[in-house]
Amino acid sequence: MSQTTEPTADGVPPHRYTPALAQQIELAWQDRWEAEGTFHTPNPVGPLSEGFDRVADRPKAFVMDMFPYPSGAGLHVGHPLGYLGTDVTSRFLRMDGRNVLHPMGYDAFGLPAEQFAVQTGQHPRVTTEANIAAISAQLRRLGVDHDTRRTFATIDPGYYKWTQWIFRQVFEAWFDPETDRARPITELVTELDAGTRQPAPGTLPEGQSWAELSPVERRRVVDAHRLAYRHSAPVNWCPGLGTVLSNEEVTADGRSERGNFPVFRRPLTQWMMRITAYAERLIDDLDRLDWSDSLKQMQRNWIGRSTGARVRFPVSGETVEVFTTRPDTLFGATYLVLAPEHPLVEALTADVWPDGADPRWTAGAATPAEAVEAYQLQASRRSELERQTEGRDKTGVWLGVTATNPLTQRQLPVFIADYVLTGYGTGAIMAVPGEDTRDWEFAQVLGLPVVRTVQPPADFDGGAYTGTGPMINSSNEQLSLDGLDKATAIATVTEWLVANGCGEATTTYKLRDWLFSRQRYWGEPFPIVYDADDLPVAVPDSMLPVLLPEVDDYSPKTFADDDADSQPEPPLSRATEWTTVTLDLGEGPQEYRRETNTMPNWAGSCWYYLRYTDPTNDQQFVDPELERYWMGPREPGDVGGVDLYVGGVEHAVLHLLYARFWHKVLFDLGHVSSEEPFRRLVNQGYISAYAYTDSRGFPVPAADVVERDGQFLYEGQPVHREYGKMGKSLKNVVTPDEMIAMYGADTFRVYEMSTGPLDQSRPWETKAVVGSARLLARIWRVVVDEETGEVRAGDVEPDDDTSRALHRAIEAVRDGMTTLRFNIAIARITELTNHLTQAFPPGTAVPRSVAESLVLLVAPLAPHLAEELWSRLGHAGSVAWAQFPVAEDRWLVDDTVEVAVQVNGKVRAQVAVPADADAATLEAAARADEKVVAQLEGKTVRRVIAVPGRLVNFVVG
RNA sequence: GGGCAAGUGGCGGAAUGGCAGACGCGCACGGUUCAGGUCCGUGUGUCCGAGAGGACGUGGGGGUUCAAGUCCCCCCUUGCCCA
Repeated sequence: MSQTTEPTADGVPPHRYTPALAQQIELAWQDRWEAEGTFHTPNPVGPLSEGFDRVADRPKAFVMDMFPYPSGAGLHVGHPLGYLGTDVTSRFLRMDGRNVLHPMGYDAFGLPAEQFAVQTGQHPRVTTEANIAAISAQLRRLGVDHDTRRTFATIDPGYYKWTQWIFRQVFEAWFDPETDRARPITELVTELDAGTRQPAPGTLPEGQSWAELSPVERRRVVDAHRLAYRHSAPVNWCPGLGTVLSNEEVTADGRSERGNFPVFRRPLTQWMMRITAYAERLIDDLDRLDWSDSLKQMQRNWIGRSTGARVRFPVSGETVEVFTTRPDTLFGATYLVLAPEHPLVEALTADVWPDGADPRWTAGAATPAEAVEAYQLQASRRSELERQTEGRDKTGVWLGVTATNPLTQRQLPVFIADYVLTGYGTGAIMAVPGEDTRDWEFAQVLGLPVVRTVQPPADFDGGAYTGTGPMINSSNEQLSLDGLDKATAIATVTEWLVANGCGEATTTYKLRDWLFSRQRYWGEPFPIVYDADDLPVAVPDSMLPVLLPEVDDYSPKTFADDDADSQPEPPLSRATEWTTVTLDLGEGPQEYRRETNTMPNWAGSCWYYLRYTDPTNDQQFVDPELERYWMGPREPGDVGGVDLYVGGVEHAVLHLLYARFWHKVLFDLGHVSSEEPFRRLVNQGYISAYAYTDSRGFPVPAADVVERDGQFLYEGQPVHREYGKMGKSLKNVVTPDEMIAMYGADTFRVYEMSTGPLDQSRPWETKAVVGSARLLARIWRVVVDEETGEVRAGDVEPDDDTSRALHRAIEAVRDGMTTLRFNIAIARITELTNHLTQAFPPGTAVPRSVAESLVLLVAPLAPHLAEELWSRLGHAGSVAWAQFPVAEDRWLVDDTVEVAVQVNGKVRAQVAVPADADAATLEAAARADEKVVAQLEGKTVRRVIAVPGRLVNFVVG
């Protein structure tokens, strides 16, 4: 924006694109963008609709990142990779004629700020807001095109008011299995009152009907139907953190994801969300999304659908229902196993051991009841994870009774064993030791019979055979599965079970309901109070937000890591002036007790994308018209959603599953028109870095390591090179600030985008950044004379070679931009630049049309440089709103092409032919080439393949 | 153990089944420069050959095809997810 005219002390031309000039240009344009509101995205209606006329005829594009947690450490060069990917995309789409929404916000509730607050006494809001300010300054300096009017943090009361409102919607809804969707809870009450619907199984008190219940009992029944409900069940209690955790927050070895403290299963009353009701839709709708296959697979695995059958076994007057994924092996079932906690255990247990009871089955107890009691106690001390661990010695005791196999009439002894879990399937299994490893191990320990029903290969000498093969030993008078394959056998036996009333096909899921309450301070308070009956009541919308109260002590009560019997005590429970409140909820002023748990960290990120579309609305969580405009389906059957969502793969199951669940609830209740939140999702790669350790194994500062003759040296001493995540502990952090100071933001942007496709991880290499700086300096030199500062663009027509180079570059750059392979876009821009540097040496005029196109091509990648050159080329408006070049077809094809001539697949010659030459012409031209003649001499040509525009291949014998 | 993804020069990486290694880094040589940790140019897969040229070459093995980095099967290695 300003011309440097200082003389040069060091031989550098006065108007060269140096880092100092880049800095100056970048800061000036960032100020101008802000002053002019260049990146303000107009909404069709409402307070942000100013300027919509300008974009009314454009298709919309909603592009966003997973918003960051504002950590105090700031950003290193790995963080902006995704942010720059969406920035280049949004700038490209704006230039290509879209109305682009590219916002950014902060996911600001969470543990680190709270833990810092506990240590320092500083309110978490203070540190969090300081961190937000620091990160936004870093983002601004990168030159990203966020509409900052739409920026918010999840801790803003104006935002979490609506997080609470959505919780209320979930609380005030139930899932109707008949229509497979959520409905308002009031409709359930109406149907129950009218007798047109029965309460869900297990929700009524034993032996009573809805009509007989008292009002309080009825409320308990209704509460048990809600999508957000309180439930006493074994949950993950983490004494070290003083809070409960969701399954998703517990690692495979039974510790907390944050802090790595031991986690115990304990029955506690907690808020749950009924995500399991949506398991089927969450799996099925993956097929309608533009996500990577691996990511979809992770979600499928997490939800864990397995299809199989429920089979009913009569046992001494009762019926035990088992779930199996292998009903085809029913002929091989030789015993049953119930989870030790199975509700029928007590009723089934025999009074005395039958005569001749196997001592291995009785655990030496005098009676079955004694054995069962001892075993149940032992099992309760084991974690669920421990119980599932393979290879552990199998244990169990007999109940003293037998069940009848409906196919064979064989009597099957019934056991309890801790390898069967209550939470999965029906909590009972039919054991098929011939085809199941765990059943085999159990059968070996207890001396139980094995019947093989799948033919193993001849050389199979193992125990359980879990592979495929034809069915054997599987027939009775009515039914034979022998010889069938697995799928046919499953279908056949399931049909028989249904016909004989012994079972039916069914589907189960591994997914559990979402544990939604935490005993923490720094989270959204629940919009819930408890009345005199100790039942939950939602705080009405008019009283939202329920503000987080000020407290003296932010810490939950924590306990010794291994104190499994400790009780949760949330920090808010100590804010006694806040916890008790008098409200008039329609029955006159009454005293209520507030919920003192807070929502989990994931709540705020479940719907933030919706708020970007209407960030200032204080009447609704989002204006339906704005949701339809930015998120709505494009055609009937389309799921809608954000057009491009970029973020780390670490959120593959947690955030992405929770957000999809909330979105579907909001869809069912009619609050949004889109069925899914994120239409297209891309996981950006990671940037890792080399780290160096000295002879003692300690990391040394990576920046000070030098390479000499393939050896790495630090202060003259050889060091060992390792490769890992960028971080303080490895002393290998590089920050964007350092890179910007060294080269400017544009160079940093181009370098990050040039090292590979967006979804690929790559190592950071500071010394390679200079390549991007050189490219931008060459582009500058094409437009600006380094010596005089004059613009080199002149009114000359480009020659044909230049036109072809330009239009090929345009075509390839567009392709790279739309497929997020910015590296190939940059490679083609480099080729074009190199061509122009050669074709138009300093002192000659560069065709204006070509120079301008080059600037437009690079504008999404290096926006400040492009703005400066665009303005020097005489344009008043921002290049961000200029039209992105469109390739002309006539320049994409050559008049003549070089075609490879192969003999038996090996390239032997090149011939030039007209681009539109047909196969015959190609062959004739190839045969006329002297090298080809020499190759074919004395040989029989058996076949000729000529592909127009590609090659000719002679197959000779 | 199961599932998914990926293995291409010294490095990051290109390549609708059709001339492997685009583009960049690094390196070598040359030029500019008082100087170079500047800039510009040329070269750079491996082996043989002075050269022209030739042979080999995309983790390993097999297959499909006129033609395979690309498609299929088996194996090895690495990464991620789930156990």
